[in-house]
This record gives sequence, structure tokens and C-alpha cells, in this order.
Amino acid sequence: MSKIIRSNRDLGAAIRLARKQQNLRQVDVARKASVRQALVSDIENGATTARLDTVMRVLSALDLDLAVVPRRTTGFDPTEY
Amino acid sequence: MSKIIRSNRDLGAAIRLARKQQNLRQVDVARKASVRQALVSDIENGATTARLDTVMRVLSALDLDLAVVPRRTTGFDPTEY
DNA sequence: GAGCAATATACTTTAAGGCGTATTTATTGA
DNA sequence: TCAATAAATACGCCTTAAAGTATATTGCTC
Repeated sequence: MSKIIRSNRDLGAAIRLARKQQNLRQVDVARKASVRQALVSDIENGATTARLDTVMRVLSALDLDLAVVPRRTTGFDPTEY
Repeated sequence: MSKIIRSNRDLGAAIRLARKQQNLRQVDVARKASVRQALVSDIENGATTARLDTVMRVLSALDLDLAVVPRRTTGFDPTEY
């Protein structure tokens, strides 16, 4: 299971989902990633275009990784609409 | 085929590889992504911690996507390839 | 080794990410 | 209902990604 990220909103949604699934609070993720709770909030709400290293640290705190994958043009893509 | 990105160097390597495979110059990718050639150079060399939106634009110029994937600590998984 | 194309550096300016801290606004549970 | 907890906003400050532009370097091919 992997989520394609094409916007900061996509990222926020993926992060929030993963966090909820692990029953963690924003402040927990923040501490693990060495960032502020407010930043986790901003990222989850797609309110900021975070830096790559920040994104990776937050994902890491959730046991997630970032990956580069070939773009698939086949099939319906809901993110386009 | 997907590449796990855990550092700006990982990203740079992935981008350079994809660019070479498509026989594109840095300036071509830069124009497609609406960034400077110098920035593509910096990113490929891991010299900068780019912003998420910048990364996505550059990847998009190479027909690549960013994805969030569950972390696999068990190293190499042959079933994936 | 000349000459050209591609990549790497340089410099200044601008925009914005991220911090610390604090407070406000939901959300939830007893 | 009303505390307690979690999430969202606020503000001043500092840092830095990225811009535009220019130049220096490297790499190639003849």
C-alpha cells in the first residue's frame, strides 16, 4: 500500500491518516521528528510547503518512507479533479 | 521499480539517473519544472534540502511521482522485484 | 588542444519555512 | 455541563530555498 503525493494536501492527508491509525497525537509525532506541534498541524492541513528534510523526519516518526516511483498514467486518477 | 528516499543525496541520485535515462539536460528538466538549471544541479548533487513542491515539480518533469510507503526495515525484499 | 556544450559556482535579493512561545479554538470524556 | 486534552492560530525572529543573472569549470568531440 502506497500513496502517491502530488501536492502538500496529499501529503497532509497521508500523514494524518497514518498518525490516526497509530493513535498518536500531533505532539507525539512532533517530538519524534524534532519539530513543533504547530508544524505538524500545518503540514497535515496542507497549509505549508514543507522542506524535504522536514517531511522525511515526520514520515520517519510514523514509520513511513518517501519513494520515487514511475508515474502511472493508466486508469482514473482522482487527484486530477 | 521504486527508490526509497531518505536523504537529499538519495533524491539527487534518483533524479540524475532518471534524467540520464531520458537523455535530458539539466536545463531541459529545469524549464519543464519552472526552476533554474542551477537548482537542478544543486539538487542532483544533494547540495540543498529542497522544498517539497520543488521536488514534486522536478520529478514531474521526469515523469516520476513521489509516494509515501510503509517503511521496511527488513532490508531487501525479493518479492517486490 | 581548440572550441563548444553541459554542468557547477557565485552574488544579491526576495519569499517563506521553521523556531519558541503563547493563546485560542475545537474535541472528548467523566 | 464543564474540565481536560488535543489541535489550530498568532507573532516576532532567524534562517535559507529559490530567483535572476553571470561566470567559471568540466567534459566531449573533432
